[in-house]
Amino acid sequence: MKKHPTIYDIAKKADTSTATVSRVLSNSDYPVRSELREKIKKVAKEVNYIPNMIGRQLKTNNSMTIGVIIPSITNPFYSSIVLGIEDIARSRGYHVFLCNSHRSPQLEEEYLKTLFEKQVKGLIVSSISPDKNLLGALVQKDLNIVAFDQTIEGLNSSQIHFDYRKGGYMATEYLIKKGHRKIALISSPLTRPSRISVYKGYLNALENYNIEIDKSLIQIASREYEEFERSYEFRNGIELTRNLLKCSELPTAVFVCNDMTAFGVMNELNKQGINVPEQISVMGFDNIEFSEMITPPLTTVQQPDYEMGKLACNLLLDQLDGKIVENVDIMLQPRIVNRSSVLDLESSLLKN
Amino acid sequence: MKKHPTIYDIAKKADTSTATVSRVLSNSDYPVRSELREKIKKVAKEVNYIPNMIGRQLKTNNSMTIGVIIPSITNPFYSSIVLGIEDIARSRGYHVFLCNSHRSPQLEEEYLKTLFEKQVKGLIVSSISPDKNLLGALVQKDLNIVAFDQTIEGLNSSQIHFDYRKGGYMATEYLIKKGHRKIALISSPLTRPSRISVYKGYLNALENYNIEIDKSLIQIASREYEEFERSYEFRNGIELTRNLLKCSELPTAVFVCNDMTAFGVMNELNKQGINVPEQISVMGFDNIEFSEMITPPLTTVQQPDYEMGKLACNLLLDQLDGKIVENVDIMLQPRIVNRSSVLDLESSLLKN
DNA sequence: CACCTTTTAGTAATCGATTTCTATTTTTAA
DNA sequence: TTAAAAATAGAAATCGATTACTAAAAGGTG
Repeated sequence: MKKHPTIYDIAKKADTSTATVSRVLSNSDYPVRSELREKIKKVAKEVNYIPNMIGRQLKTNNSMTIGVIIPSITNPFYSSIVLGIEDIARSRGYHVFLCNSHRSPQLEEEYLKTLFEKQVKGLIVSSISPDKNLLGALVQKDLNIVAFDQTIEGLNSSQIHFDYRKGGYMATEYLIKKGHRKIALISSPLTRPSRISVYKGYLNALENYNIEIDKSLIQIASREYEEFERSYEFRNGIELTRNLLKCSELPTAVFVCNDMTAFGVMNELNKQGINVPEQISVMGFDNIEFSEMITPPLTTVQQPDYEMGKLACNLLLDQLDGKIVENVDIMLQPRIVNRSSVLDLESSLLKN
Repeated sequence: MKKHPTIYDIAKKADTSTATVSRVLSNSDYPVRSELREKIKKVAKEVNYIPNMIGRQLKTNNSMTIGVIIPSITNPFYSSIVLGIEDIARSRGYHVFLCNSHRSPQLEEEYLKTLFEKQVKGLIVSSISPDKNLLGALVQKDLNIVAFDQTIEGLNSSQIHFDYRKGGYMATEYLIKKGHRKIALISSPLTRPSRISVYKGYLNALENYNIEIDKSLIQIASREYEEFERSYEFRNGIELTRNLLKCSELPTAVFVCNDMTAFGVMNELNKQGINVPEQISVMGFDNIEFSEMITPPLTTVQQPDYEMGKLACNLLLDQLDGKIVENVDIMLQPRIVNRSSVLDLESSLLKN
């Protein structure tokens, strides 16, 4: 275990005090004779000095560090968000502790606790825990929190919402306007507010256009996500599609609650020899990076993941820097991304 | 700015000293009367004490933190690795600083410096910088480093290699054994040792099976990756496929240097009405999570990303914990993942 | 020139823990 | 019964920085 030079070593070598060394090396505007200033810098460079931020942190009580808690970094939606967060954090001098909760409330709580111990100044969280007490307690303790992805009722923090209901509505309306009437829904379990909202949007749109709701066309996963399970959404899509195809009358379109699941749907349809979009149209939700890469490229609802990450981080750091005092609630709007997985029944009818 | 209770507050309340409080609360095996021990614990719970790790770190010089530097977390190969790293780190009590270098040597250097300032105990790095001096200097300064993905010549650290040459060889050989003779290669620029190795593997296999090398079938990107650019590989695949298709005679198979690029290749082939694998077979490299999700599912070479992350982290922490003293070099072996994007010319010939 | 202000730099306290000493008290062994 | 060993706990030093305070020197003003 080697010992690194400290400001004490530099002070000794430059024949001055630690106070002055600190002033010079931490770019304080406290006046120091330029001659001495240069001498200290020279010595610092000579001994290859690298400041120990732990020492500084203890005194200044500013770790310049934030924590990010997400379900899993391998989900491209979250990895884009994390990239956005990290890009902003770096540009503003902050570092990021990354935490994958694997959708486990226990893990999430453990992380919350250790992040707090490590003196993070702020938190960006996609919370899964039904128990908001811990998160609330942290807010009490003067920890700035920005919640995203999942709305947390009654939490005194800034939140970034996405209009999931509207997204679900727009997606369904889009299919309706393309002439579809038999529109199936494939969804992950309705265990989260966001998913329930998407589902509601689907129902609202059907109602609004006077289309009868056919329960046999609605496939919602019952199997819960297992911690540490990978490719859950994809397999879900496959499974639910199989179920759906068992119903006698095929739908002309399927609205899938997220793109990863939509990949599973398309995979299974393809396996069963059903063409997308000729026989069944597929509409996704999220617009992850891969959605444009598959064949056919997926028509979907855009959730601005990378931008959301940047927004969340800027918001948090603005609060930390005191630029914003009040909590902020931001509602992001969905946008349809038009690609090739949805067939326009109207125009294809005209051709015939 | 609220002030949190410290061991000093607890000592006062429990009518004892900070030394004893510290002994009790940090689970030291220093003997403390069980009566007093309980009293301290009770008081700590009462005031809702949460230890300040910065204070501990300063004294013990152990941050229980490691840094991870990768090009970009949105690349599924790296996100899987990071997940593996983080899962192990957490289970062993460590936290992870995540850093996206965006393949910028400047950013990488900046991160290296700030991570060191933040007193990380170890580093897991996929280095991009051609200048190994800084990394080397950090090794000098008693920082444990595990390098992966990119071999770093002459760096005194543990390294996790992947046998890229063999992977390239196996992929090409696989295509040859399926009866292919006109095998194209599509690759990102040969600016990294790993890519050069894959390329060599391709050439070696052709030579070994006495197949003449046709330069018109070899498409290597000239355009460099731009920092912060997204979906680079995908677009590269599209572009290079267009170039390839300009050569008069179509190949029967394409070997693509990574799966993301292969997605671009398949996308462009599809757009041009060329069926995969009936008209052209596509072989990938990496086996990212999405490779099984596209149509047709991609036959590819497995790089064990998640396992690699776990391995790298366990290796690093074993070194930090003193379980391993010597540097370790691990060479991971490629494995062919057989899916549906490659046609067996032999057996399909038999059918005709 | 005397007084006040500004500049400059060092001393020492401080942040919140851990840990080395030192000093009791209790237990064990002879 | 007494000396040595073990158990117990507090005082104070320490980790590496920052910063409040103090103080000397330099500069300005009437």
